[in-house]
This record gives sequence, C-alpha cells and structure tokens, in this order.
Amino acid sequence: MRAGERAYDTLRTEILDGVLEPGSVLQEVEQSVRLGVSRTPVREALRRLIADGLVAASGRGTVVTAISRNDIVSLYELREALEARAAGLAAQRRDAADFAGIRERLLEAPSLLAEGEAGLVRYFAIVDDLDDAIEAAADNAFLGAALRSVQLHSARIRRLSRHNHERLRAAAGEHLLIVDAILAGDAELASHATHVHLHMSLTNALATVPADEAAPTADPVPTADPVPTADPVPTADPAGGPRVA
Amino acid sequence: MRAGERAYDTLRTEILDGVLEPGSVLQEVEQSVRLGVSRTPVREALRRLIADGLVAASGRGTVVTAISRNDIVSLYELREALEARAAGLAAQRRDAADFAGIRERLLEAPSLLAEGEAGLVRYFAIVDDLDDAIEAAADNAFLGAALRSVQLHSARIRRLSRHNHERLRAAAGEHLLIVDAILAGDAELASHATHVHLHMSLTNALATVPADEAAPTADPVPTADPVPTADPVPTADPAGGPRVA
DNA sequence: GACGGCGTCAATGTATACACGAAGCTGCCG
DNA sequence: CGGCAGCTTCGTGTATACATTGACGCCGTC
Repeated sequence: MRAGERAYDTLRTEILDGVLEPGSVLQEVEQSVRLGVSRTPVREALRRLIADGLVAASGRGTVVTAISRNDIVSLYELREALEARAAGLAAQRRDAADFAGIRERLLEAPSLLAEGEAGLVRYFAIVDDLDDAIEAAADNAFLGAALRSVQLHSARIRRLSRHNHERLRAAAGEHLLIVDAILAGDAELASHATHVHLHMSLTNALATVPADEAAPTADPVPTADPVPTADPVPTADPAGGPRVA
Repeated sequence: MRAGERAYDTLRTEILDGVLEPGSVLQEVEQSVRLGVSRTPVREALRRLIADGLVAASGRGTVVTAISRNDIVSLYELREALEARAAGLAAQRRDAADFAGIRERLLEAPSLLAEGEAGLVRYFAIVDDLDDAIEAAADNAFLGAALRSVQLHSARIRRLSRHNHERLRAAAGEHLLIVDAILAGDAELASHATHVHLHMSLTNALATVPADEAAPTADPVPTADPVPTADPVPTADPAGGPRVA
C-alpha cells in the first residue's frame, strides 16, 4: 500500500479512537519520524485530514479539532437532512433481500448487547452494515460522499455514548423500525423513523456530554513523548470551524 | 499567495469555466510547467481537486470528471435535502436586515436580465449572495461545508442553462419567494419553496442537457498544446463516481 | 513599566533527485 | 501472421535539500 495512504489511515484511526485527543499538535517532521515515512506522505495525509475536518491548520502545526456541544447539534442537523433523505430514497430503490438479511441480524441485537464488549462490537458492525446498505440502496454518489463525511464525525461522538446499554437497546429498536419501513417501500415512514432515531440519539448524546466535551485534557499531548510542545490550545476551534470536506 | 493555493484556484476555475473540459488529462509535470511551479504544489492541488470530486485519479494521470445526466439528478437530490434544510434553519435564525437587502436587489432581477451579459453577471452575484446569506444564517459549519461542496458542482451545471432567459426570470421569482419565507420566519414554507425551486431548476437542466452531457468533445484536450495525449476517455466515470468531498 | 521593533529560529512551503511500477512497443518465436 | 515476452519509457510515489515565512523573545526606548 502507498505510504501516504497508510499515514492517512493510521492518523485517522488514531483520531477516531481518541488516541490522538482534541488539541493534539501534529507536526510534519514529528509524525514522519513516528510513522517511519518521509514528510511528503505525511503532508498528504494531513491535507486529507484537514479536508475531512478532523484536524485544522493552526498557525504553526495542525491540531486535532475538538467537538463542542454546539458541533454535535450542528452535526445532527446535517445528519437528519442527509440520512432522512437517504432512507427515503433507499425505501424506493432498495433490493429487499439486502435489508431482509440485516433485519434478521438486527433481531439478535438485544442478546448481543448483553454479551459485553465482543457483542458490542458485533452490534456496531450490524449498524454500520445498515448504514452502508442504505447508502448503497439510495444509489446516489453525491449523497453517499456526504454521508461518509458525517459518519466520520459521528464515529467520534459515538464513543461517548458507547456504554449506555439502555440507549443502545432502544436504538436497536429504532433501527429495526427504519429497516421495516425500507422493506415496506414506505419512503415517508423511513424518513420519519430516521428523524425520530436521530432525535433520540442526539438527546442521549447531549445528556452524556456534560458541560463541553471540547475539553482538551489540560495539556496538548504531542503524540511523541518528550517534546515540550506546551501551549494552551483554545477550546473554541479557530478559523472556520470544522470542514466537512 | 502560496503556490499550491494558486495552482488549486487556477485549475478549479478552469474546470468550472469549462476551459478544462471533462476528459482532459492533467499530468503533474505538464501542469507544473504550465503553471510555472514545481510538482509539489501541483500534486497538492490535484489531491484537493480529487477530494472535491472535480477530477478523478485514473491509472495514468488525473482526468477531469464528466457530469452525466444521472449525476445531475443525484446532485439535485442532495441539493434538495441540504438546501431545503438550510432554508428552514435560516428562516428560524436569520437576521432580517441581511435578507431585506437581498430582497431589494432581487426585485431588480427582471430588469437586470434584460441588460445582457453584464446584467447576467450581476444577477448571478445576487443569487450567490443569497446562497451565502442562507448558509450564514443557518449557522451550521457542517451543513455549510456540505453546501459549498454541492455549489461547486452546481456551478458546472449552471453553465448549461445560463442563457435561458425565460427560466432565469422564473428562477428569480422563486428566489424571491424563498427570501420572503425566510423573512417571515416560516421555516416550513422556506423549505418547500426551496424544494419547488430546485424541482423547476432540475426539470429545466434536464431539458437543456439533451442526450448525455458527459460527452467528451471527441479528443481529450491535453491543456498544453502540442501533446498528443490521445486516449478514448470513458464516458462513465471510473471507480467510485464523484466524491463530494 | 510597557510598548514597539528587530533578530533569531523552527516549522512549513517549494523544488528536485531518485525509485518503482505500469503500459506500450518491438522483436522473436510458435 | 498472431501472440507473448522482454525491454523501454513515461509518470507517479517518495525522500531530501533548500527557501521562506511567521512566531516568539529580547532589547531598547519612551
């Protein structure tokens, strides 16, 4: 695989998993040493991450963007517009067999959620497959690209409510409703069920995130160890806020 | 200004203006010579254009993506989801003064459209300002980024119906309706008026584009002059279709 | 003591040299 | 005469050296 691709995947995964916390400073030389490639592929990776809105160029160095409470609301507003539309289109254009399979797997969600961490992973795999199936059924390249962009940011938020079993059980039920609407070919119901689901999800996310998640963990964590890159890191993201790319 | 930025702006403008037609092959060395910079900034520009979905990496060299009839429909599906939502949010959050000013200017649209090319430019400036005002009023960074992405592709399509005065006059009226709804704070009406506007716009666009606009003009036009880069250029875009980025 | 200007330095921006891979062409063999 | 194999060549991928910019801190002056 190309080095630039690997660098991008590595950094993106680390940001999404929270290994690189918001406020972390990513410098080209530093990262090129850490990842074992030259600056060129690192530059490419950082530019792509900027386009994704996961990092932001900030004067000197690029910093991992924070997700403020306000950002969560904004993201959900966009998600609702996109996913409701996608669900509606999927209901009109779906191949029933695809969603029938997902429906079967979704029925096992409650027992999966009782199984602990392993079950949790399998549950999220089902949800991801559902997202992919909707995106594929909607059969719209532009919409698909926009959806992947919001899913990127949603993944970061998901970590917050990951261990709220009560909510996850309810979410599984909402997903089932969406799948049933799509299987029934009812575009309006699929749209509205998605709207409901996202509303509940947002409510839960906001309840989970207390004051302001943006909270950078005091010191900026320069990824590599002994580098004294200690600067205050403003909570509000500078410049134009997150770019969905 | 940074060379990479200039290269990106130049290439993007040329693609949007149709100077670089769909199917044109953009090679790094070739472009670096033409633009008078080295390969590095050209690479950066091309990567950004790929992220924008304006070009696609295609085996040897990157080619300017074509817009198929199907792409137009897809784009309008996404536009409707995004812009209807944005108009609704703008109606809730707008500062009345901003839109009152645009409303005044929009009232002059019919006379502007009678003035020929110069008036046309001024008319499109008003429409662009309206888009910007809606985006600003919606006050949602994620939605804004998604909107800018679709506007990029819409600009390419707009060229097609640029000289249909009948349609432009009607569009001006539809825009006025949207502005009035926003001024009235009526989110639902603003949404639906946007839906209507885009529906009419799509209908017109599809009527204007006859068989398949993707039609690459026979030979791929290698931007620089005497280079015999003659390969057939497939009409359908390869790989994953346009990325909205 | 505070403000402004200048110098230093580090990190990014740019250029170029080198490496690798793929596609096309040519020549040989079946 | 056609197909395949090897070579050649062009183009992108990567690394590194050099240029430039902008930020930080120090010093001088008001």
